[in-house]
Amino acid sequence: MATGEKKVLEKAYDPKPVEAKWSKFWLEKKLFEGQVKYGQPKFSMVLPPPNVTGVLHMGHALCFTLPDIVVRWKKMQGYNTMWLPGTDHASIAVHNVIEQSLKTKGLSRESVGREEFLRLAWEWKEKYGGAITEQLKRLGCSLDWSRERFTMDEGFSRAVNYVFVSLYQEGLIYRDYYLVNRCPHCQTVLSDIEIEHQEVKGKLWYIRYPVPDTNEEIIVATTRPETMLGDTAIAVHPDDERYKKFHGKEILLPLQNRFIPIITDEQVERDFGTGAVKVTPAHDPVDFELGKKHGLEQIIVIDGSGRMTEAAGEDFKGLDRFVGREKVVEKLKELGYLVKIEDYSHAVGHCYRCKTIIEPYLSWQWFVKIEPMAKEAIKAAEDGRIVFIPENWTKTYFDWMYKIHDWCISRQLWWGHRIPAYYCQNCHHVMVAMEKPAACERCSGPVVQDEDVLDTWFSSALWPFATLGWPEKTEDLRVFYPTDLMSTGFDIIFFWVARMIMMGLKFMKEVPFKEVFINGLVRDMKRRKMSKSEGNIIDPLEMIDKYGTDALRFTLASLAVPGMDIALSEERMAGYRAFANKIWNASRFVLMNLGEGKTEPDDQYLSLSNRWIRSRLTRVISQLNDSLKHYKFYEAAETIYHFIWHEFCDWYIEFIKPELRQGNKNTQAVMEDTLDKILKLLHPFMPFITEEIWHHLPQSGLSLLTESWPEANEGWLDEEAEATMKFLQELISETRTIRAKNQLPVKEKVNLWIGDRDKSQRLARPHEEAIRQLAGVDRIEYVTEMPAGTNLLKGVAGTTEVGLQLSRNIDHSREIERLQKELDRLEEDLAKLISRLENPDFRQKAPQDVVVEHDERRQELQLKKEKLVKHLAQLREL
RNA sequence: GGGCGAUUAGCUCAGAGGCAGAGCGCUACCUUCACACGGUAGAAGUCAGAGGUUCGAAUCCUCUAUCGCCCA
Repeated sequence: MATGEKKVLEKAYDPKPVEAKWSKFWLEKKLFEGQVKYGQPKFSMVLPPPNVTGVLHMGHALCFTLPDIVVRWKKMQGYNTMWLPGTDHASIAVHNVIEQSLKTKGLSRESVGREEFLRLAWEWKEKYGGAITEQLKRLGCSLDWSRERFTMDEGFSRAVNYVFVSLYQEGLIYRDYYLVNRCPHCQTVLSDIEIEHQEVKGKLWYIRYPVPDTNEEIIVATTRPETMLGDTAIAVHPDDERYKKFHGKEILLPLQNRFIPIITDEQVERDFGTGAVKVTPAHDPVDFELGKKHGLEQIIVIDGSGRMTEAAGEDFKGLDRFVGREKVVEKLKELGYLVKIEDYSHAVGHCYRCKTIIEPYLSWQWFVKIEPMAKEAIKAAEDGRIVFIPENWTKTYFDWMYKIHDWCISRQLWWGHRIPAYYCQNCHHVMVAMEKPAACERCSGPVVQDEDVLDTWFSSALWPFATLGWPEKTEDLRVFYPTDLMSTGFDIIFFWVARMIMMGLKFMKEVPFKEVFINGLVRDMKRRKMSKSEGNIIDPLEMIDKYGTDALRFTLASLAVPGMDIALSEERMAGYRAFANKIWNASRFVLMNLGEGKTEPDDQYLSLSNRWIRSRLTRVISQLNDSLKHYKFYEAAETIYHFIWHEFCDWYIEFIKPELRQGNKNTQAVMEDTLDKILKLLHPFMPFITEEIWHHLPQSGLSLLTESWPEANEGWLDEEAEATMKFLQELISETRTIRAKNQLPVKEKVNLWIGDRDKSQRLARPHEEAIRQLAGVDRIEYVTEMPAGTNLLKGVAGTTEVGLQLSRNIDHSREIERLQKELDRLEEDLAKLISRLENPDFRQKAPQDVVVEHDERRQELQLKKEKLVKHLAQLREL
C-alpha cells in the first residue's frame, strides 16, 4: 500500500475483507516459503497431515493454530522458517467412501475391478480432497504451500516402497500365518492399537463336555460359545486336583462329535469359571499361543466376514457369528450340554473406525518386527534427543514402547500403497522388490503382486523425511531435517509419533523432530468430546464467520494450558472479538492523533506516561518470550491481552490525552512506536488484524512477518516511573471509588485534597491535568493535615489520604460503612502479619528479605489503618 | 487390576512454599469528543476432605472421596 493512502480506520473492525486480503497477500508474496540456504538458523516443522476425506474441525484448529504462533514468532526472530503442509490418503476412509458410492449404484468393488476402483478413488480425491486444505488456509496458518505433499503422490510412494524393501531385506519385515484382528465390517485386518477395548455386558455360558466311556464330564465356561465348534483341546492347570484324573485323556466335543485332548498348562487360571477352559487356537489370541505350544490343530469356524464356515458344520455354516452363537446355545441346550448361563462383564475389542466387534482371524499377513527399532526410539527419548511437552507424556510413550508388539501392516483394501511383494504362481516363491519382477527368480514362472495395501500409518511414519524428497538426497532434507517441533494430539502418540521416531532413526539416523508438543482435546462446556452424534460440535469455520479468525485463534491460544483438555465456549470467542475491536479502536485513536510524518522520540525528554509504558512494554516482551519458549500459550495470551487492554488502553491512552492536546511530539512518537511494537507482539496470535492496522501506520514495510520481533530493551526499564504511576493510579482509583460509592453525579464539581503534601505534590503536580480528567475532579490541593468537614468525603489511597470537597453537606453514613468495612479487612490482614512477625521462629528462620518485606508491609498497613481510624472518628463526630 | 490427570469465585481456568488471581457472568452508575464489541466502581472463596512436614501450605508428603482419560 502506498504511503499516501493511509487513512483513518472504520469505527468497528470487520474481519472478513481483512482476512481475505492478507491471506492472498501472504501467499502472493511467498512469505510462508522456506529458503534453501545455509548459515541462517532455521526452524522447520511438518504439519500432521489431515485425512484427505476430512473437514476442518476444532481439533485441527487448535493443533494448527498453536504451532503457527510459534512459526510466526520464530520467523520474526529471523529464523528461516518452513512449515510443510499436506494430506494423508486415509486408506480405510476413502475406501469406504468409494465402496458406498458403488453400492448405491448396485455395484461392488469386485464387480468393477481394482483398476476402475482406483480410478474412481483418485477422481474423488482430486474433486473433494482439496476441501480441507482450502479450509486450512482460512486459519491463517503460515504453511509453505509450495512444498505441499500427499502420502500417495509419486515420490512419496517410491519412498514407501523403498522402506518396505529395505526392511524386508534386513529381516525387519516378514510374512506370517498369524491370528490377527479383523473387522468384519471394514473387511480388513487391523493392528493391535486400532482396537478399542470396551467393557461389554455379556454372558458366561457353562458347557458340559463328556468324557467318553465314563459318566464323568468336564464343565467349561466361555464368553463365546460359538467358537466351541473349533475347539481342539480342553486345558486345565497341571496342579489342579479336580482334574488330575483326566490328564492325558480325550474328551468328546459336543455338536461336532470330535475327540479332543485334555492338556495341562500352567497358564490356565484355576479361579476362572470351573478351572477348565476350552481351547480354540483359530479364534482366540491366548488359545492361539497355547495351540502353538502344544501343537494343536487350528480349525477356522468363522471367516473374515464374521460368518460361520463349512468347518462349523452343516447346521451353522453361512450364519452370522452372532446368529451362530444363538443357534449353538440352543442346540447345546436341546442336547443337554448347557449347564447354566451367568451374567458377565468383560472387555471386548471394537474397530476404532466403525465400532464393530473385532474377530480374531487366522491368516497370512505382513508384519514389522518392531523391537529393534523401538529400542532406538526409546533411547532417543531417554537421552533427551526427543523431548515431550508436557513432559509426563514421555511416560506414556515409554509404557507403550516397552511392551510393543509386532506391527501388522497389511490391509485388505485397494486404496493405498500396494505391498511390493510378488508371488510365483508356480513355486509360490516370495519376492519383494521396488519393481515387479518379470518372472520368478527361482523357476521363471509367472508372478503376481500381493493384493493388499499397507497400513496408512506405515506411510505416514515417513512423513517428516519423505516429504522433503527422501530417498533422494535433496537440499530440502539437508536444510530442514530434522525438524524442530511436532505439534499433535495425544491420541496419536502411538499411531504416529512413536512410529515417525522409529522410522526417522532407522532411515535418517536422526530423530525426525526435537520436541513434541502434545495439545489437549477440545471439548464443550460440559467437558464432553465434540461429536456429531452428540450434536455439540463447534465448527471452526462457522466461528470464523461469526467472530473472525483472529478471535478464534486467540481463544484457542488463551485456553491452551499444556496437558489440559480445553472447554470451549462461544462466549469466550465473543470476548476476544471484543478484544480485536478494542485494539482496532485504540489504533484508530492513535492514528487520529499522530502528527505529520514519522518522528523519533527524544529519549532525554520523555514524560512519565511514556517512560512508564516503555518500562511496562519491556517487561511484557520478556514475559512473552519466556511463555512462548515454554509453549505456555495461555500465559502469553493473557500477558499481551492484559497489557493492551488494561495498561495501554485503560491508562496510557487516557493519561496522554492532555499531552496530545498540547501537541507533544515526543508523546506522539512513543505512542506510535508502542503501537507498532504491540502489533508485532500480537501478530503471531492475531495475524490478520495486526497486519491490517500496521499497514495504516506511517511506515513502509512489506509485512509484519518480515519485521523484527521487538527486543526487550533493558535501558527502558524504569522503576521510578512505575512507582510514580502506581501512586497516581491509586490516587485516581480511590477518588473514583469515593465518587461511585457516594453516587456523586458525573457533572457535580468536586475538589480533590491530597495528603502527604511534600510527596504528593512532587509526584502529582506535573500530572494534574490527567488527574483532573481521570478522577473527575476540579481543583487539586495538597495538604499536610486532612481537615474534617461535613462537605468532605475521605479515603486512603495506598498510604496517602485523599479528600473530596463538595459544595454541599452530605450524609456520611455510606462513607462510614465503606470505611469501616475497609478497616475491618485491613485489621484482619494486619493481625495476620503481626502474629507472624511476633513469632521468633519466623524472624530467625525465614529468609531476611521475606522478613523485611513483611515488616514493610506491616508499617504500610499500620499507617493506612491510623488514617482510616482518624477519618472514621472524625466522621462519627460530625 | 496398572498408569496419568483433575477437584481454587456462579461458569471456564491460571497460580506450585511468603498479600487468593484472570476471563466471562453478576450488581450499580455512565450514551464524556478511540471503542456500548465501551467506561467506572463493586459484590463474590472452608483453594474437595483428613492427617503430616515447615517459622509459614492452595502449593510439598500420606491417605480418603468424587470425576475424567489411557492401558490390560
